[in-house]
Amino acid sequence: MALDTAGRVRRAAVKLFAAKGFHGTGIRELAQESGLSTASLYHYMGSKEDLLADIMCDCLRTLLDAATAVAARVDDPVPRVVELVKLHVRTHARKPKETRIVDHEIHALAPSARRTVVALRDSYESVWSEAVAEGVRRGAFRTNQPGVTRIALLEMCNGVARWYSPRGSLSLEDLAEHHADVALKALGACPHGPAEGQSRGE
Amino acid sequence: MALDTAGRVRRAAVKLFAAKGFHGTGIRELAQESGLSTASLYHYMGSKEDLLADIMCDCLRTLLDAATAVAARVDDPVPRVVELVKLHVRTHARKPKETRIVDHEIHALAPSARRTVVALRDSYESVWSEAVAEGVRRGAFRTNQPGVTRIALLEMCNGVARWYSPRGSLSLEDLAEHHADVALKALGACPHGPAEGQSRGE
Amino acid sequence: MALDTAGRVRRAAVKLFAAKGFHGTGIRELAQESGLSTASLYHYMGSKEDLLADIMCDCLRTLLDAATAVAARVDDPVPRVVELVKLHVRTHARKPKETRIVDHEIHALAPSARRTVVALRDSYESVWSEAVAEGVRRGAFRTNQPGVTRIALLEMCNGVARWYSPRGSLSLEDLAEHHADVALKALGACPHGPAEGQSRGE
Amino acid sequence: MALDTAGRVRRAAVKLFAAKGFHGTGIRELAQESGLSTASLYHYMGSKEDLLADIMCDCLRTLLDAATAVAARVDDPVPRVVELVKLHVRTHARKPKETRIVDHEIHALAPSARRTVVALRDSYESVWSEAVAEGVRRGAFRTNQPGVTRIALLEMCNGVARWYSPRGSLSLEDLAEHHADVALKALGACPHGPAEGQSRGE
DNA sequence: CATGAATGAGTGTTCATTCAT
DNA sequence: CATGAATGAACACTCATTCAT
Repeated sequence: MALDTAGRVRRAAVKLFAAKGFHGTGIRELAQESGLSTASLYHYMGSKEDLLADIMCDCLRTLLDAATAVAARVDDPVPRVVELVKLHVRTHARKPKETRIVDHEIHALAPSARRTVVALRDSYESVWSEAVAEGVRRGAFRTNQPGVTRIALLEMCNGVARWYSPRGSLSLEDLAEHHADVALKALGACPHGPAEGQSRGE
Repeated sequence: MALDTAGRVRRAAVKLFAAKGFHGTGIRELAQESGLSTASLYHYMGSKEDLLADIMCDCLRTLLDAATAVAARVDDPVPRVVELVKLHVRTHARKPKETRIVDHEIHALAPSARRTVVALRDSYESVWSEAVAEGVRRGAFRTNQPGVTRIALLEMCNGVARWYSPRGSLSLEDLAEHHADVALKALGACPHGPAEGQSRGE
Repeated sequence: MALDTAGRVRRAAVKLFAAKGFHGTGIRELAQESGLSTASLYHYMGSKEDLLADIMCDCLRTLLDAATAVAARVDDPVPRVVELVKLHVRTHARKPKETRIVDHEIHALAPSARRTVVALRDSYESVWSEAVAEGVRRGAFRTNQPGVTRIALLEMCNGVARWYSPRGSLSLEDLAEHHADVALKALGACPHGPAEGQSRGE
Repeated sequence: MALDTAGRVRRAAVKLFAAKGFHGTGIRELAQESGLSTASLYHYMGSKEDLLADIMCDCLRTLLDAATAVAARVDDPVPRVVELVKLHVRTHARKPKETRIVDHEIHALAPSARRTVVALRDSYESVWSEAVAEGVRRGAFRTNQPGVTRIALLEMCNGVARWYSPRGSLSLEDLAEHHADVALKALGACPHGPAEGQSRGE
């Protein structure tokens, strides 16, 4: 049925855009991978660029929604950051192609679509910023460069999409925990029992 | 003179490949940015792809040579990793366009050129691996996932090329030190006075 | 009901073919202007070209029938030409889109449809030729180039469809009379009291 | 040489646009008729539409220049109109394809190019208007609808491009004179000895 | 050195039309 | 009746590259 075909187009685009880049992917390849003619492709997408924008927005919106839910559910900054890191890592490990597209193909968007995508990304990152800032405020984190640390950690976690393979020996959960661990260290928190011990120290 | 013109071509390519991607850059743009005709362009490059491969190889070879020199000069794993991280961060901050090209455009190379570039990158990363392994061997680092940590740190430092601006308030040296700090924390070493001090602490 | 829809399609086609030309009008535009899907369009027309041919034939047949009636009703060549000119001008002023299509889009028809349309147009023009020839025969007109004059007058009157607007200050009837006037002058007849004076002269 | 090739492209475009319309002509046909590949075509034109605009502007500018020269040279309105009509008719008889393109393809231009072409056409027509108005002012013409007459005459003369063939029995000079004759009659002037005789009649 | 001219192959997209539902 | 889905062919145009001058 229709949804199925639309899904096939989407999956083909995700696969090819991630593998060869947006500009490196022709619509004839896209059509072949989808099992359609190039003309039929245009029943399921506005334009090649619309397709790209859709993929990026969907991916970012899902991530943003999940992060917002985490921030609403977890008050304590330390477990909140832990959850945010794990969410980010899991998403990048499970959807490496989508997330790589988000990270690598923003330059391929025309200004208006780019603004939308960047706004979504900024919203998402502000959930991180807020968590870090709250941790600093409550004395749970000790870092004199919270902004730099936040962006450095984000880049580290983005990298997961570029190298992690579920076929390797490392389980996804171990991967997520490892990154959460590094994040807490980078932010100057003790991994298991942080806020308490640190607030005492001050 | 000739060298000058060749340099202009190289600089134009670096600028455009970084900004719009290899496939997103046409040779007409390249020619315009270089101030040449498209035909003249071909006096200074083999093909568009050769130009890309040259840029990537030069960048990686410079980095590899510097890293090799660091490894030869610094024996102690802790300062060696510190130096490697700083080198990596400085290079990515000073040459963000070249390093972004290295990180993002490997898929645009044909298999044979890709093999060369990947080999260079692997050589470079093995300098890191060796430093981390040596630190673990000597008890300077405590991490049960040295490989994961290494690649996570590399991704974090690569990210510098994507966001750092020398026009911001953060100095390049502070940036480098901050990342070195995080690296040592992630590897389970105390930043300034590492192996010894930490083993005593337990 | 069906007739209504068919009418909407016809009106849409007339509007668009006149405004943008046959080849400049896509069936998607046609469908949108008709308020139908492109597929539904094909219930009300054979093909895009059939639709064009229908429009042209209907317009020409109406004109031919009216002209034939005029010729049958009015014997005297001078008032006959006057009536023919007025008919032509009125038709082009009232149906500027249809008549412009007839005048401009013959090249878009395939040979067989073109033959039909050209035959209709020739039949119509022969009513004019006959009236002019009769006037010359009876001494009502003085022109040594009756054929050229006839075609020049036709072109002049066709032009009405290209510039006349009922929203202007000139009434349709004044317009028709003005053109009839010019026609009689061009044919060498006195506008009001021609045949008599001239027949006396011979 | 280059000019030759550019000329071949121009001539091919004129031929095809006149015969099949702008939208009815593909660039592949254009290339074939020019004896070039479609890619080479783009060395000699900006875009298909630019080519159209160039053709129209060149044609109109030539006509405008000639008409301006006539107006400057001939003061008396009667011979001035005669010369203008003859110029118009000769141009339309000798360059029927170019003039038909000017008359039929304005709708194919994008707004900005259309404005340019329409401005040229208006300039040209204002030379006619001025001549007619001057004749009316000096009492050389008697018409209570000078504007309508002017446009009707223009349309009549435009028509020449649609039907006149130099292979017919009518010479170009006779054709021009015939139309000038009709024009004077339509404007209410005596063909050979106008202003004087008529002013006496009043 | 430098470039105007040239091109085969390819770009993303739209065309008019059909047909199963 | 009406239409969503589908398509082969064509659309205008650009690609990276070559070569004679």
